[in-house]
Amino acid sequence: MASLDTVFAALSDPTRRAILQMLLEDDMAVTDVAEPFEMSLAAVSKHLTVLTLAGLISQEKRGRVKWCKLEPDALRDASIWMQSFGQFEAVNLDAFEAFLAKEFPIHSPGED
Amino acid sequence: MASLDTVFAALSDPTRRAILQMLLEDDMAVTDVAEPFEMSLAAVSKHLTVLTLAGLISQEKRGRVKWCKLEPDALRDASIWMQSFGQFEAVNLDAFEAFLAKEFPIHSPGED
DNA sequence: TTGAAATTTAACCTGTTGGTTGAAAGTTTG
DNA sequence: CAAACTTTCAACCAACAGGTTAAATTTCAA
Repeated sequence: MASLDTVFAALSDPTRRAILQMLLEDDMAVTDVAEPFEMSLAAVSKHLTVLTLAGLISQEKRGRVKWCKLEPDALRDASIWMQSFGQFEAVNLDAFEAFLAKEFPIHSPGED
Repeated sequence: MASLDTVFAALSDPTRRAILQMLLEDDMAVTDVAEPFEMSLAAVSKHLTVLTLAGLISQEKRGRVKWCKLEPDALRDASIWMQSFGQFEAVNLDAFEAFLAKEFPIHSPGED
């Protein structure tokens, strides 16, 4: 499983995000992925490697063509990490306060 | 407004993600942010600059102490971008802000 | 079989990142 | 004032990122 490090790093480049958007529509060959970009095929090939290592796409070679396919599951970890900012801590702190209130009623938060 | 590039790049480093997690609990001075990390204060200071440029935190100097504060709004664009892939929910910022207001009412940094 | 197509590899260049150390700057405190 | 504290700045370094071009590899097609 790719790390959060590699997923976020892969997402930090605009070319790679554009590639992911393109792959939302359909699987594509490397040459077709590269077509709209003003950079060499080799550069796009490198971007595709980065996306693959991050688990955001997969590549399957059929004949001389390598098909690129979106793997949106890899976004889940990153998304969950962001979600945890809003919700995980709230749950934990609420549970902790409830625990304190139950175990130490006199010193429970909000009573002093 | 910080770009998606800078937000994702800022999130791609584990030290910086850990710092954001720490700031969930409370605003902190630079020295205190640096304390758990096995690197120089200058290195942590640089990480805080990266987070600030990404808009993920803000820094306010009071006296000789610079207080670091989480700015979760910056996650919104990144979250929306991910949401465009259709399968993930955006961070619930309203819930997050309500949580912060409840957990840290009119909190003055450095009071403890 | 010859050649063209699809893609990667290799070598290279330049700019950035993440770390270091030591000095500097601004702020409090004795 | 002088010393201590908090933070950044400056210079430096190794490693990496993102791009290039040219050559190599594999596969298809005439």
